[in-house]
Amino acid sequence: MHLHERVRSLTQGTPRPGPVVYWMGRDQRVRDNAALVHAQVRAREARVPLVVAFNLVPSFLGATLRQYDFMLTGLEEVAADLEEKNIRFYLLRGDPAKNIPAFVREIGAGALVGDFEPLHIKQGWKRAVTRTITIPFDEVDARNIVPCWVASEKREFGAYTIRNKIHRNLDRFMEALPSIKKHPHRLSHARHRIGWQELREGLDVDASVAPVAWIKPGERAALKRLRAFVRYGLAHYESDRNDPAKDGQSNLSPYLHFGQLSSHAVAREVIASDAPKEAKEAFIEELVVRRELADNFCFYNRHYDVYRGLPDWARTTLDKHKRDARPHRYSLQKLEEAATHDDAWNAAQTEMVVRGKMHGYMRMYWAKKILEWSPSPTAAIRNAIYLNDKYELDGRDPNGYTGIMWAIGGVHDRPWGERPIFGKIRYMNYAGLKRKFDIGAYVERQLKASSSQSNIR
DNA sequence: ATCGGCTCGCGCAA
DNA sequence: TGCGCGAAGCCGAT
Repeated sequence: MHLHERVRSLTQGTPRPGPVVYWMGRDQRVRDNAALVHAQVRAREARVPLVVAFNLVPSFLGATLRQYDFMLTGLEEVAADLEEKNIRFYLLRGDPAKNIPAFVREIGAGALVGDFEPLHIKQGWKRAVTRTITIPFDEVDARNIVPCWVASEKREFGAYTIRNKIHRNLDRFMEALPSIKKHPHRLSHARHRIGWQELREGLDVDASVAPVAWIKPGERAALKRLRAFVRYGLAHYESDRNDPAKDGQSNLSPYLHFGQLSSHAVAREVIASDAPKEAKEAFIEELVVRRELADNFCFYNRHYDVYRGLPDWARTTLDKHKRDARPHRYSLQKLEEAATHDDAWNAAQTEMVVRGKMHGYMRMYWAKKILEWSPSPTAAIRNAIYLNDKYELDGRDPNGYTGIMWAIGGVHDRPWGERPIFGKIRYMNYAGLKRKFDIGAYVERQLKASSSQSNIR
């Protein structure tokens, strides 16, 4: 068991006798949650109650009702499951930098545990909390199979530089986590009632981006989809995943993003399945190497979502081409309306707006075209992130930032033949889509989906 | 259909 | 120090 390697101390503090508080962040689940396990271990050792607190912020990096609804429905399930384990769940609202220290004081907490998140806004919250509290505060990497700081101590250049570092640690960290046990010590405070429905209805967020009906939020729904994918989809994953005209992807990313599903659970099911070895390897590569590389990029590069964060060679070449003529130029509004001359691009944009999830291959094409049609790479990155974060269920994720930075800025990629606008950034064009896929079928499907209301709840 | 070139930085072997 | 190689690319030559 290597739980201690997943934990790093944000502040040693002075332990007190009170309950252990797990401040739940991006790992919104009860099963396979190393942060929750660590918190319970601490609480059992100290013979004190265990409490989970989630801090809901009134707005978060442009999140819309679609994403808030998905998250809150999942949290409602978490709260009920924790209750059965004798673990109290609190929902706080407002600024976590104020709320968490106040909450810790109010219930007389003895120690604080958080889950690891590389996004700067969340690291900022944790820094502020660390400065205010006096009790110990541990951070646990509950998302990555190989903890981010164990896999590598620096920003990796590409997948090939991190792959070995992950694989040589993989078996060790694949060991199953203990399950959460019924907690022996009960909190004496009065029960905290949460009006989930009122909460959802009272949110002051952009409600024009509606929840979607094709995917059900929550830990149980996530496990169900995982098992269906492993049974029916995994065998064809390698051959079908990159074809936008096929339904070859796992569709697990919304669950993984909100931590309703753990990489551990997914990897375990995939490894145990009898799918062909190649399919399993291809999937594990995506699930583990690529996702954990994205966390590495964001954790070790504070400019993970802006032009400055691109590699030197990429900025040099993009700078050289920044005054190149742009034969097609679209405003953010035209992009958002899917009103370009390119029907495949419009279909991808529509898929994202209607469904909350664009096909993975099209995400690359989509972002590269935004570079081609924008006044500058800076604007391209900004607008791609804006759209991604507004509509995708898995917006605001290290994967999303890294993917956009890969497509527009050559992150984790290599230089390719020089051409206008792109410079040496890898280029993609419509002819490639036509050559490789039945792109007409993809366009057709998105048109149909957008004209029906079946995807809107 | 398939192959090599495009071109930079990193890891690793030597 | 040199060599091999890299997320999905394109393009032209065969």
